[in-house]
Amino acid sequence: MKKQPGGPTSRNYDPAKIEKKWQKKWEADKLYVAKDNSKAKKFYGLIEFPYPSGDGLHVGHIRSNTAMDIIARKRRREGFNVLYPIGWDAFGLPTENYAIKTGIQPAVVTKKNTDTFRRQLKEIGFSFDWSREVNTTDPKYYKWTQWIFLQFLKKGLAYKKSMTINWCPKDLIGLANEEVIDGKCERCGTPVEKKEKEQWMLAITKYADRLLSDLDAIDTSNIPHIIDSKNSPKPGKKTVERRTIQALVRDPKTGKFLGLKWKKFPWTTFVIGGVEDGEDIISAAKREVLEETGYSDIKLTQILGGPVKSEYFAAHKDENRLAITSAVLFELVSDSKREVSADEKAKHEPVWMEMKDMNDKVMTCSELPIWLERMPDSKPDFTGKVPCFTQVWEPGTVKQGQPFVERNAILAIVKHWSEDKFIGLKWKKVDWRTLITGGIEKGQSAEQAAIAEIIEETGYLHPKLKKDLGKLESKFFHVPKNENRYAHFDVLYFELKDSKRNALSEDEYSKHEVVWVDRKEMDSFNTPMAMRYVWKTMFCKKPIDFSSQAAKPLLDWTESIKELQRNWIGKSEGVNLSFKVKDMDLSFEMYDSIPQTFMAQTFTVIAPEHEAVAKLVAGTEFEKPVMEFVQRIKQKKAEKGFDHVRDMEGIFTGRYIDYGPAKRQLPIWVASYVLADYGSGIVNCSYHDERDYAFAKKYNIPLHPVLFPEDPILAEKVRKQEIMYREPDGTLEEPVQFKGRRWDEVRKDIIDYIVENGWGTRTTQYKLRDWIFSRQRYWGEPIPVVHCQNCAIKDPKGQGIVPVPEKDLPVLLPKVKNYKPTENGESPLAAIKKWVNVKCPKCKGPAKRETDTMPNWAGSSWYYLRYADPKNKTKFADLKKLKYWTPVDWYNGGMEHTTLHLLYSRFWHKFLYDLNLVPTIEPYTKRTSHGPILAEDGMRMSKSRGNVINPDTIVKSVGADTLRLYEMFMGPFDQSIAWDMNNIAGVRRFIEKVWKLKEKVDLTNKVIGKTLDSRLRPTSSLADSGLLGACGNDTVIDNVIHKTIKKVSDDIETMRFNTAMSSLMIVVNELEKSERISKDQFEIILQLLAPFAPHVTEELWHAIGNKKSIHISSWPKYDPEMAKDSEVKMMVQVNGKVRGSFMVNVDQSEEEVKQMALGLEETKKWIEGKEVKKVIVVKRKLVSIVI
RNA sequence: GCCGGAGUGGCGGAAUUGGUCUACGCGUACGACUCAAAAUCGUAUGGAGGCAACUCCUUGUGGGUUCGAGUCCCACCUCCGGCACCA
Repeated sequence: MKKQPGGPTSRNYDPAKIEKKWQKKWEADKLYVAKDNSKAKKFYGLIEFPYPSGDGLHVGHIRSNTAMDIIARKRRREGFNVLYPIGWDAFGLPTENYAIKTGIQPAVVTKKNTDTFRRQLKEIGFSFDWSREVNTTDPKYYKWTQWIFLQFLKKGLAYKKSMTINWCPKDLIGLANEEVIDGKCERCGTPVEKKEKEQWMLAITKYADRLLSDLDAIDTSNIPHIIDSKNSPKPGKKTVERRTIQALVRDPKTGKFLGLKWKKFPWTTFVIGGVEDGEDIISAAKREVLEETGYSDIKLTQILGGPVKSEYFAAHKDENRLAITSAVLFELVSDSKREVSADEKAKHEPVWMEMKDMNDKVMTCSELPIWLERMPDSKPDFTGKVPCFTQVWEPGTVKQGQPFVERNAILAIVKHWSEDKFIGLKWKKVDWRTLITGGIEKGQSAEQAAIAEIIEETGYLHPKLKKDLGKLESKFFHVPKNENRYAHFDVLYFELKDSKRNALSEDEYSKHEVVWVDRKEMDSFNTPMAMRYVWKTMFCKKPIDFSSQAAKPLLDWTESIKELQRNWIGKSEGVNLSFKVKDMDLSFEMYDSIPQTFMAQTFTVIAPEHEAVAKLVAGTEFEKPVMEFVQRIKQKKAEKGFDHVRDMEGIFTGRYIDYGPAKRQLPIWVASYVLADYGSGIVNCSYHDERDYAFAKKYNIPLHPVLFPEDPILAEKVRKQEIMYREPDGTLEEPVQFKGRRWDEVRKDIIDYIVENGWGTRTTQYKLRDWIFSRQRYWGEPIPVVHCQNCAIKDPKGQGIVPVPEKDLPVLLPKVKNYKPTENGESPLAAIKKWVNVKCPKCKGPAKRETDTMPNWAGSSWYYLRYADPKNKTKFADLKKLKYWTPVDWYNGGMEHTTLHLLYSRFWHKFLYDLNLVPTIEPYTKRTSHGPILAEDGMRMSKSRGNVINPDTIVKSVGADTLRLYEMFMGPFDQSIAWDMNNIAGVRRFIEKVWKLKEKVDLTNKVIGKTLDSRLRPTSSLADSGLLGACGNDTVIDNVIHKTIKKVSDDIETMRFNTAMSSLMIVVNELEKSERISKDQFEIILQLLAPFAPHVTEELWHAIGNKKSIHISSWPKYDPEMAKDSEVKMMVQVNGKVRGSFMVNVDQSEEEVKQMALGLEETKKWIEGKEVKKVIVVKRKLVSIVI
């Protein structure tokens, strides 16, 4: 190890002593224990619970744990009730392998390892709630893992299937597809073999669609909800939720809009359509315009608004729609059009019409006022269109299932007699802020009712009606009256003539407070969305920007993580075609996701593993060679290094497919490159596919190109069948109906064509396969079922699988002598006769236990739920507690888990959601990932390389705070980074600087800020002139401190811990130069640093006289006034080169600044004798002079 | 091959999103303290030229847009992740 600080002069700072001390104190005070029955806002921060390996804690664990620890500590101090739990993902191979080697029970090893991990984690001072510790190997925990499995079994989502599995001959274990990397075992790198085996499966593919589409789900709890008043939803009809767009296309020449005149229904709409998975609204809108009207040359003008939840009755589908819709405005650039599909033509025709004619003819008309208000340069007439708001999230949320009490009512905006202020009502018993509202009595006019209401509720006697603003519909929950209300509001605007006012009645006074709100504040004053709409759109005539408060995706994950999941699920949409084999009573379904080239298909290939191969050749001259071929290829595929391109082989079966669409017969070949488990394992081939092309060339199978490039030379080559060709911009020649169409755009129409002709049906395929859930191992959760011969006879499937009754859970892992799996691939459990042989729970006859265990992924798929209620004996977790704690607000983990673990646990979560056992559709709101820490040599840390850094050594030599700080400072959190001992010294020095700063703290809180580095100095000329010292205030230091509060607060949120620390270092460097520091200033620094270095800050916090823990002090507030600069440095550029700078007052005029720049010595030198062509002034930044 | 992300000093890395490139830290050099060393403190530190003031060059390469580009656009090179027989 290189030299390290910590010599005699820093003897005061003894991390070993203070860290231990505070860790004990925090634990005794239960500082980090999450409170279950709290009214406070919750924050659930989660890190992936570690696998307690024998090697002890890895420095990589510390990196992610510290990051989340910082966030958790900050949240606590922001007033959140924080859950930051920890546990052990303790089932797994290394422990079992260790047991095989040593004979020590895995449970014993696990106990030892978790003890070590626990000790190490505690020594680093993480603010985990240790009272909620879970362990997947604890029977009290895996009881529920088994229980969840039984629910899968009950719903038919867990099933047994014989299949070829990936077998690792070294670990003697079956591997999931996901655990095979490059044909090798993910753990040990041994080439994987294939083996036929009965396996437990979980039907994750049943959830593929939801796992995919929910990635793009919108958080609908926060968006305005509008009910169409012209086509209101019909009771009794089912409601279908969809993400949709409305595309408004305007022709600038005529000012008319593009509408769709529906053929079977009496309405005209804008172009409307659904948003597909992963599609953004602009491309969805463009696509719909093209598909529905054919107009291809349109240009985006703006996004008009959205999303808005809109409910209406969709007569064309005879269902209620809950559309989460946004509107996009386009401008027509040219008339160029494409052919519209027959399907669309049958539905509607495009028409150009005036906006006013759209009135009342538009199906989804209630959002219109919102869209139209945002339109540039047009004044749409929307009289008669009344928006209807339903309060779905604000205080006053409508209660489901309760009837609405309908009333005519008024809503009044009342202006001050002299100032630009308006009356607002602040309700006393509920968090509700509104305008003035009230009912209209019989025989009363709206104006009369409003005046009466104003006098009654505010006491002001002389309101004068200025304007009738229109009508508004609102559905809300009237809190004091405890009922759902449906109000038809007349919205009126009054001004007060004078300040004459009566005293309020007792009753009114107790209800709400009358406050004056200025124009700007009013934008956000009202709590109900409907009132905000009244204020902003009806009164101020400005559109509400719904997007700012609404368009939040449900999952706050980075696009790249979502993309990984999408790739993994691998959705493709195409057609399923069915074809008959010539001269045989046999048909095949085949899947085609690129049907554009269906006329080019000239042969068929079938996977060697396909069961129908034998049937095809049975009893023919081809039987012998084909079956031999199949055998050989199967073997070859199992060998390592099989290359599907190089080793492409095939054999003709002597059979043909009757290919109706092209009126051809396609020879059927068995081909090595065909996937047995995608689609149906048999597929028609064409010229326009690389593999098919290569295969056909190899075996001289005739080809028939139908797609050609524009370039005539290239096209000729394709015609001569010299090169494979398939590009998006190629054009089709066949079928003739589609001649000249581009490959990339014709797809949808071709599918329609195929479907219309009855050759096939629309189908969706996924790359995702069902999850192989069995492991033939000891150290995992036993699968809680029993096999009963007796029951098998009665079982229609003949399986005799009897679930262990829930009351008998958990099925405990028995103690074993030998942990080695058997050679025939059975779990070591199979050898324990006493355990295996049981009474059938159903028929009480003799039966055998299932000896397979669950994979590692099982216990980790739901652990975050158990943390909410870790001691529950009757449920995996109580729904009420889950309602409070879940979803996880922030989940940080490794990139390596962003596909599998995340996908699996989302699957389990959705399944539990369907059983109404968890309250949310997704488990993790926010997901981030950390980069790995590499060894000093830049390689992965591993025992064999001898480059492992042991955290214990670091804690011992420099302390836990330094270790934490170093890991946060080393570089960007999401990037991989190499360990560097040298840099630790710098961080330790920083802590010592803070430590020594204490000596300068003036506990009387009087201070003179003396020196400041010019880089930071916002008013450096002031300081330069010595004025700062003379006037004896510390505003300059406070300015820097407040900037730092903002910087550190923001950086923690975005996980830019390295820059947060560097800004803290800057302040500390500055304070160090001061002779004295005020207590306040020092406290803020400690408070900002506390989440990073909890021990040393706690020690100093107490040393300057605080009695309570720093970790429950409130997070420093950033004061923008304090951080404001009065002067800024302006740079002067001449022809783009920096030539000088000068200080300027922030509110100096542009012209003044310009003259100052031109008058500058450094500037004169460069512009002398030359003509100044242009001067650009960028406010608060620079002046650019062009000569 | 496809999809992401990134290339900035001797090193780890900053850069208010188009506005002083190299903050902060490490390392190095010199100085102070010391009998000496360590620690600590101070000064300097992108490159080239110059005694100096100062000048020119510089964010993987080449082009473009702009008063102004590390940042935007085009082409290329390199590296890192993920997927990869998915018809």
